[in-house]
Amino acid sequence: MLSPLVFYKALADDTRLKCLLLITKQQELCVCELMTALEQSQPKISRHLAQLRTANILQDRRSGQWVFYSLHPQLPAWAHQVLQQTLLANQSYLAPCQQQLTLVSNRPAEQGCC
Amino acid sequence: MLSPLVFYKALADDTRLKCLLLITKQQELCVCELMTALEQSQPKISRHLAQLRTANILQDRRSGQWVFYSLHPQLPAWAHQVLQQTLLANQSYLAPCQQQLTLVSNRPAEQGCC
DNA sequence: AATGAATATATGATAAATCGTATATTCTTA
DNA sequence: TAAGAATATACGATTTATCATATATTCATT
Repeated sequence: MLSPLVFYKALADDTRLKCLLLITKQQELCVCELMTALEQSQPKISRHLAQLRTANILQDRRSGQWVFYSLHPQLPAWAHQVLQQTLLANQSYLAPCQQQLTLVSNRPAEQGCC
Repeated sequence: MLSPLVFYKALADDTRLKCLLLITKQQELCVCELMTALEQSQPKISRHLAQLRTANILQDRRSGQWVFYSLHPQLPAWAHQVLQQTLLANQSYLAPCQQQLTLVSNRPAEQGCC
């Protein structure tokens, strides 16, 4: 069970919020895609994703050398709606990341993205 | 204009989140009501309310010795919906505060609550 | 004008979160 | 099995957030 406080603490960081919103929009993203989208170092992205995984907000799926992250299937409906609404109402916040994402990688990238 | 990051940082604290949800539910509350509802010290409540006011999430209205806080009229619709949904889906998180609120003060308290 | 009640702010101390760097792990390919 | 690519974690340092306490402000009442 996800407490609202834990959930909002997870959203209260620029890196985590952008990762979450990007994943909400794209369904699934791997670590290297998030690195290029946010223009952040690998350990930084990975550390924040680990936090979100530990909180059961994200799930991960390994496919070869890559690890893909998506919203956890048991994420409460209210939390999912919060993410959706935040995404729709704050396009400009995410726009630069979206742009970076389309520029560098050829998504969707089931086999080989980076 | 309220950025999602600033908004979620504001929600990422137990005291502020409870104050915000209580105010969302009750429309308007004064400082002393929030003190008794959360069982927290006056400076602590006041400090957190000041943060929310500075971020334009809450507005304040003085009435005699009391200061009443309510959601800021220019709070974006998406933020308002986030609060509403969080409130509805997390009743048990707020229940103890609600209980304290009904116990001690005789609300609604336009003239004299504490 | 003096007192008390409600609220706000300032200050230094403490706790929590984040970061960069270095290193470990896991998988693929040769 | 050696090497490289993608990802994860450990560690110390730094920044940021929170807190308790003390004090200031504002208003009502006498």
